[in-house]
Amino acid sequence: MPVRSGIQLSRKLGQKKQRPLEAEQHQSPPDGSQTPSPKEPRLGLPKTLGPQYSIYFSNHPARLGLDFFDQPAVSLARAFLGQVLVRQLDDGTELRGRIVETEAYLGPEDEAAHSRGGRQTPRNRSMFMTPGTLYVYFIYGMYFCMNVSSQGDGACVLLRALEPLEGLETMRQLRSTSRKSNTGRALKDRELCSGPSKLCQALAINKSFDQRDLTKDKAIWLERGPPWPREPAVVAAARVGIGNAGEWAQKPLRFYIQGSPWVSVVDRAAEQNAQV
DNA sequence: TAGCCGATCCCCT
DNA sequence: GGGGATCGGCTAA
Repeated sequence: MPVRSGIQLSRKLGQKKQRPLEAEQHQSPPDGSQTPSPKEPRLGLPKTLGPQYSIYFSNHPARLGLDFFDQPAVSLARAFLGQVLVRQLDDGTELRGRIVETEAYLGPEDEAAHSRGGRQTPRNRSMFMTPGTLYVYFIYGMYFCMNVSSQGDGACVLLRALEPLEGLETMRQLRSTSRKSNTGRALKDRELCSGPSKLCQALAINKSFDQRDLTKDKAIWLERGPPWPREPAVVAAARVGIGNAGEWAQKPLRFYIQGSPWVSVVDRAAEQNAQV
């Protein structure tokens, strides 16, 4: 049982975010096997990166709670690296991927954020909700991107790439049926989740996931990743696809695991300054 | 392998 | 009415 509510903790920490709507919509993606492919390189088992599991608001023993998500966007973007995103399909199939790349969007002052200038619209309402709320939006007429609300109004973290761990064949099916042209070529493991919209396709995440709460939802949650065998270097690089955001386009607000083959875009120049 | 560019439609102004 | 936190096919080197 929770010992304190999300609102209570949010107030305690000085936040003003709103409670997310309970989204009970679920979709019915196709099923597939969960056989992991041994062909792609792996970084090895990750190690614990922070505090222990939160049992607050949890219906799953390993699920991370509000105490994890309630931190500023930059530190949350870093904290996400190594954690495992879990998607449970309607038939019970669980898809797992370790987060290897994120981007921080800081809120009203961030010219590249949808919440720039304090803009709050029906589309980006979830950016202003309780930390841990999903902000899923539709882009370029055919893709979705998934963010997680962080501490601070209008601030969030974009999930850009995962290392697929479990349910790879299901992910491959979901990705294949989503692609605009079907050449029949089987996608390589590296192509499953190496981009913000790719991972949404691979995990069957669409607009119905907007405003869901990662600390409570039955179909998606975050788990503490297992320890890294060796502390990885984290690269801080400019965000991707930010064209007209002035100085904000160059700020090092994208974070990824150096050397990971699962990252979407590698920035060699930024890697010169990689830090642990 | 890198760079270019079209697809496609919701959402904001 | 126009832009966009992307993706993937095609072409050139």
